Amino acid sequence: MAQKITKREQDYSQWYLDVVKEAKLAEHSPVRGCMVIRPNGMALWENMQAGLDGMFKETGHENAYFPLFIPKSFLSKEAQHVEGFAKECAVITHSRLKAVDGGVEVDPESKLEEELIVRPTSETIIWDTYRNWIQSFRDLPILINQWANVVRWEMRTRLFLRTMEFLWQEGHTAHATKQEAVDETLQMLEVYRTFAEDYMAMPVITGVKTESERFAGAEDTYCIEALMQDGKALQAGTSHFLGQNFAKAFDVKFQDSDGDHKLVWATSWGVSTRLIGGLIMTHSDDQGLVLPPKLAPTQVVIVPIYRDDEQRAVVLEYGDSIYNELKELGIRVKLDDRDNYKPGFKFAEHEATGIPLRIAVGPRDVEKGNVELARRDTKNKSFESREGIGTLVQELLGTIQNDLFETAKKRRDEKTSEVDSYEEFKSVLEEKGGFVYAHWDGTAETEELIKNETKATIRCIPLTEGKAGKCMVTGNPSKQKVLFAKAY
RNA sequence: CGGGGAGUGGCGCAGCCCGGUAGCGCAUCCGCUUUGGGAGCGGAGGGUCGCAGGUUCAAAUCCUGUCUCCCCGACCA
Repeated sequence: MAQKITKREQDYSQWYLDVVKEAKLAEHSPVRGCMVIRPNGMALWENMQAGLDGMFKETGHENAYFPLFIPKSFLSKEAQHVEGFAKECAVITHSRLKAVDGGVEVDPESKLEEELIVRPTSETIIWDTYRNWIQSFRDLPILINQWANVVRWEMRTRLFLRTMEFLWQEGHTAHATKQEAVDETLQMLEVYRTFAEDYMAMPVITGVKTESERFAGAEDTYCIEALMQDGKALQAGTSHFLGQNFAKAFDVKFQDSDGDHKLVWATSWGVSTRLIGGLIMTHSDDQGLVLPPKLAPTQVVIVPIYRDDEQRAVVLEYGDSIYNELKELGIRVKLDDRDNYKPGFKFAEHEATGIPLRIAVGPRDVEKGNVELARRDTKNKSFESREGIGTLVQELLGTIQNDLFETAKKRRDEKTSEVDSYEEFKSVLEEKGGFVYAHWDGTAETEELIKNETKATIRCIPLTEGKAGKCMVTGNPSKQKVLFAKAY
């Protein structure tokens, strides 16, 4: 049997690329650092979008769309923000080409008076717009989300995890009070946690970023951090309390019920196609992609097995009846009736693409009134009665969803350590990797030192209360242990 | 952006050192036999050798430039 996917233990990076390729999720494009998202990958993203979008709507948000281009001057209005993004912006300087013997070149006559920036994020153009929308406290809050593409000029890219152009959603809200904005920030963090755990079956730690890891322009950046199978952390989503920074920069004020003019409080929050990278590295194995049923574009595939046309007809009819029964129940099911591939090939292919459940039916099953059920996650096979298969499949999809989460959580917990000394910290990182909780004195200097010496960064200061102690490096007081890891 | 590796039919590779006009496996198409874990045999189609210059009677092969991808670092979601 041809093994097309590199083993994880052999080369984790190559394994990741092989899974993306064999699952037909995405491929490299002719443009450096940009990917082509293939139908399988897009269908997965669409399911993720649907789940998140529903949760945004439930929490009172509406979708809108703002331009891809941002006038250069907008970006320079918030000092921290500019500094954070200046180095990775694509700049549009000209508006047209002209034909020259067989080719084209930039028409120097078309130079723009003010350059346009391809959005790396949309705070600036959105806040410039909000200024016009907000006069009174009655206009608040504004709770808007947009689904969009953004561009960040990255030097080193990896499919889904870091690409120059990526798809994401960015929520931008405006509030009358600080408390309301803080509540919103935390509410959306909780939405992300729920989505990661309930839909993606990916356990996450919620926390606050340190100053050095904070979003440019934010007062506080909250995040969800997941741990991948290779022991490296992945920042999977962020929710920012922006204070009044953008309100000040874009002069967004409202008249409150007390008659005073006040600056608006802001939040922004986002998750991107990077989540797909996280999903892959959380569940997948050496056979390929493993998907949680809630997000899998196809949840069940039926593979017919037969020898001749006569058997084919019988088996297909049988398979078709199962297909209809599952479809009636709202299960995303496919009947793989392709005649040019053998069952073994189909099995391997459906495993590589991560379909959670496979039903194989052959003449023997038709005769006995059976089906063969195979789970993608455990590779467990069993024979089940055709009777009541719909309910069984429905239950099993739920079981798989739960088991994936439990397995991932167990793996995460096994790779999570707690240390008291810097020596211990270094040896744990070296030998085991993963998440490491340790005391830190709260200074950027110590954080920097640890990063330089061990390559581990503070992923977050967990929201759960911890005990006070002494910094493992300096011995200075520490309020609680913080979460360290090497990160993607 | 620094270091290393690589670009040759759709995919994976050989050929390059030592220039002589491109080959293998898989995939594709046709036919027959097959079908409970990546089928077999026979036949067929498909390549400006990443791109641009240069050297030469002659370049996949030698020289220069350039683009892209992969791995490792620095930076970041």
